[in-house]
Amino acid sequence: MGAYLIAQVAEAERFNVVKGFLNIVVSDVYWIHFLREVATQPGYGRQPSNGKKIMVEFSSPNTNKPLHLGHIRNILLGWSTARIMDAVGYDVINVQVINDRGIAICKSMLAWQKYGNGATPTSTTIKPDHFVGFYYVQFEQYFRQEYSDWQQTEEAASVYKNHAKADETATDFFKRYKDTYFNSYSQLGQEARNMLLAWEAGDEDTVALWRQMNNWVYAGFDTTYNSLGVSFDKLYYESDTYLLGKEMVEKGLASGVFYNCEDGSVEVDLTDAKLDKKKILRSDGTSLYITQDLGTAHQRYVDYSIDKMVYVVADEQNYHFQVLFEVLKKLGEPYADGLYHLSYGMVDLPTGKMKSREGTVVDADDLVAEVVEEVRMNAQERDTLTDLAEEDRERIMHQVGLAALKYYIVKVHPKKRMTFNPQESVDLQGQTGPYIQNAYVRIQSVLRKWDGLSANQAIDYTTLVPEEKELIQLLFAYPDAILQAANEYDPSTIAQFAYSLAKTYHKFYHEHSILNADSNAARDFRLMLSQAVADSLKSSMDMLGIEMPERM
RNA sequence: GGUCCCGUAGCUCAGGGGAUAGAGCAUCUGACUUCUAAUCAGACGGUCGCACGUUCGAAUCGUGCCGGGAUCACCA
Repeated sequence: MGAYLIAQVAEAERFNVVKGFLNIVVSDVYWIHFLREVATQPGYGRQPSNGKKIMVEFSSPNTNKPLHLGHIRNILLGWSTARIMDAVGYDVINVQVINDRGIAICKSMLAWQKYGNGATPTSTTIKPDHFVGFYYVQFEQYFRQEYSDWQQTEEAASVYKNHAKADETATDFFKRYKDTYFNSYSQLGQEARNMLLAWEAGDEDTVALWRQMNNWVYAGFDTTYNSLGVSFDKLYYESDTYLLGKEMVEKGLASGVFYNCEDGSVEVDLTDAKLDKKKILRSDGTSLYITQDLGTAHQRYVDYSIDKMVYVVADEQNYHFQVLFEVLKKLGEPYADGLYHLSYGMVDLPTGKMKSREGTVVDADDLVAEVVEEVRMNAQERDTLTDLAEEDRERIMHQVGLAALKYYIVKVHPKKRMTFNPQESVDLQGQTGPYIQNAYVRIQSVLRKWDGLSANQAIDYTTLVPEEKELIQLLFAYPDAILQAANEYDPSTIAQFAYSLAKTYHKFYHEHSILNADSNAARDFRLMLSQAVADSLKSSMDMLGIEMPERM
């Protein structure tokens, strides 16, 4: 076979047989030709439009507190999945669901009303989403105080006596009993629930307060999204969608997919799909989480006639999405086969789980500030940016800092639970975002220094050094890497690719001179190669939502 | 208990039927009068959780265990 291929195929140069493997060596001429094609092709690696629409839902925060590290993983996965889908030809619509209603925001509202004394983000110069989050924490603190006071009362003593398990300590019991206390005895709980009822009844003052608090939060979110470089095409508000889904229930009942229970609730039987029975509507006729999601899915199809939809949601909701997708399939929704739950693992800290109640949550804005600060300190030890204007320097430090943070998170396979080590996240060396940026910056620096004629003699270059060949082979593999990332909904594939390309370039750069190459042919060829590598580095990092500075 | 995800070097992670299992960090050694050293080269580091099976061939596929996590509401 080897001999035949060498004789018949021009690109096959020679072969060898090792341990039962037939290796065909492809000629340098083939790779050089290939590079020339790549170099002259704008948007190399991307696929042409496939005429299909895909919606990507990500972030989807609650409006009672600022974004945190968990949201950052979600946002980065969502954004880069959207960019990847765009690269393989989809028309992409980015959306988020704003969970702007419910008991949580009422807690913030109530605390602000009771303890705020009319303070505003402006009067306190606190970032508005943090301002609202502060009152959420305030609520929890006052509630905890109220609860611990209550535990000293005779009422509490009798509750403990009647409801505690055998040999359960008072401490353990009251820890477990907290939610019941909130709903049954708590004064603050009562007030918060009254507020929710008033909101649902459309009470003017309550709605006005609600709108005020939410607008503060949105202003804060905008700042954070902006600094992360992400944006959305459409926002769905839960306050608009939480009553949706009734039509879907009607449809399901009419088609026999759903059935009524004796108490008036509606159910679906998914045991044939290895799932369980699931309530779709309460006995009082009101909606559930799943009802809402059914309605929202349908609404999105009405809005955009999408072919596919990706939900970027943490893996704790795997079961919910299995159920949701199965129900949509049974209902015969036209997009039902294009649904995907991009399920990702939780982010842990080296000290353990993040828990908002215990105050171990890493705030998104703090994180961005810290990583940029790390870059600033690092930059002070160099003098590469000193000749730049303040504004440009700041922009670059922000780009480098965010590259470190984003790459650190997105390089990990989504399904894996990950440990976020704050020290490692600000690393600027090794397998990091800045390392990849640095390869790009080196290329830009060379290209800037090259003031020769554009007409090049690269065509006379005929024999590749190993690093050149390796770079071209990586470029060759790039389109497949993108397709794989899209098929598997896995941005980490792109992150790994970009690192390989940067690493190989750094090695090439170190071993071989470009502008002082042995011949004009080699010089021009390497300039062309460098440009092609820079283009692919930039476009792959763009798919991860990471910007490339021209200098650093 | 049922279902799903994860387990690879001290740590963080790639690789998901094919050759001698790879990176980074950490530790140690070298390389800047030379296109930016946020770089490069080298050393050290492995029972791919365990067992059985499928296969010419298993980190990779199957089954069963072990360990970690999630989930099984008329909450969201």
